[in-house]
Amino acid sequence: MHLLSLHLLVMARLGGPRIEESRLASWRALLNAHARVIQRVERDLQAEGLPPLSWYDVLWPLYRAPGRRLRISELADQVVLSRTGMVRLLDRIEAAGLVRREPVPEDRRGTYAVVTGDGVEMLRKMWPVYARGIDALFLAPVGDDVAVVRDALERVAKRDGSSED
Amino acid sequence: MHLLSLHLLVMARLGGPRIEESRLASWRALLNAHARVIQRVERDLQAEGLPPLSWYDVLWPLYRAPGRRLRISELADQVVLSRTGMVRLLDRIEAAGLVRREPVPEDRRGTYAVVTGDGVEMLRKMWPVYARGIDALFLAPVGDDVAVVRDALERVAKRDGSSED
DNA sequence: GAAGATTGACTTCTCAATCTTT
DNA sequence: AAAGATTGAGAAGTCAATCTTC
Repeated sequence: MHLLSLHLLVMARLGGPRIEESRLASWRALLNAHARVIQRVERDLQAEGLPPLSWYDVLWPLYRAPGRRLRISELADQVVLSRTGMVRLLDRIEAAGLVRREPVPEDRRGTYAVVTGDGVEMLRKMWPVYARGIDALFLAPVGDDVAVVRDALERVAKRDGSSED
Repeated sequence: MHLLSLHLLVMARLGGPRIEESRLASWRALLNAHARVIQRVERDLQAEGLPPLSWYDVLWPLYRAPGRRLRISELADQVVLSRTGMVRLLDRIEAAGLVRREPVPEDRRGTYAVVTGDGVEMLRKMWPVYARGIDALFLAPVGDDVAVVRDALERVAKRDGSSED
């Protein structure tokens, strides 16, 4: 599954900081919803002999980028993965012929990852599976609340967090 | 990080099934929100010399269960982890003295995982860190939409999914 | 034979150390 | 010295095979 990621869960008070039960339930729901959809999509991809979502997560930003290329560090920042992890992930995707590495002319320390034609082809095969999952497993049950959910979760995602601690 | 888990991401149309951009954005927001909060909480736990969230995910259900114990399979079902993965996770938690294994009297194939006193103590140390993260990183930005978000995501989490495919 | 738990082999991610270029 | 990429060693997860009990 996904690192995913990776856990459902339950949680507690135990005398520490109190969080009202119904508010805690919303966090639990997010964990469960995430786990369920990801797990299911991964299974569907595997069932069709396609690569895991992590490959999609790499190929798609490359496809969108100018010149169909991004530097390895840029890529690692977009996907939630350490620089080291990205190097290894690219090793595998490159071995499959979906990406190739090219030197960066202006900075000889850097390396571009570039999607190949086969990589774009793979995106075309993976997207329908992914889209079906998003639609049936997530968007359908959310229904008319989609706008509220989007706005709320975008506030969470964009939270700086530097004010805390 | 967490198991996955684990990825942010972006996504595409590429000529396949169309998903309206603003609806797709809600899925993207969920991925980003999940990744951000989990990543941050894991970092906070590590900074305080505490174990990862996966340990919490094991200790808490055990604490709540009658007799402070659950069978290994039951545990694996609650947490998103294969049975094998749970065996290995328990090996580590048991080595740290937070859990012990006991045979199941009625079924000699089975094994209980039981939280120890040290395990409960660890829960007490971990919860404040976790709670702070949930509150500041998730509940605060969600604000008054918490009820709508909870209901929507619970529908996603509870989705059977057997109708699809 | 099937279920529960475990082990072995393999995959994937992370941290620390290394090499090259700035 | 710092930044970008890579490599080695170790941590943690999965699948397939095994062992015991039902």
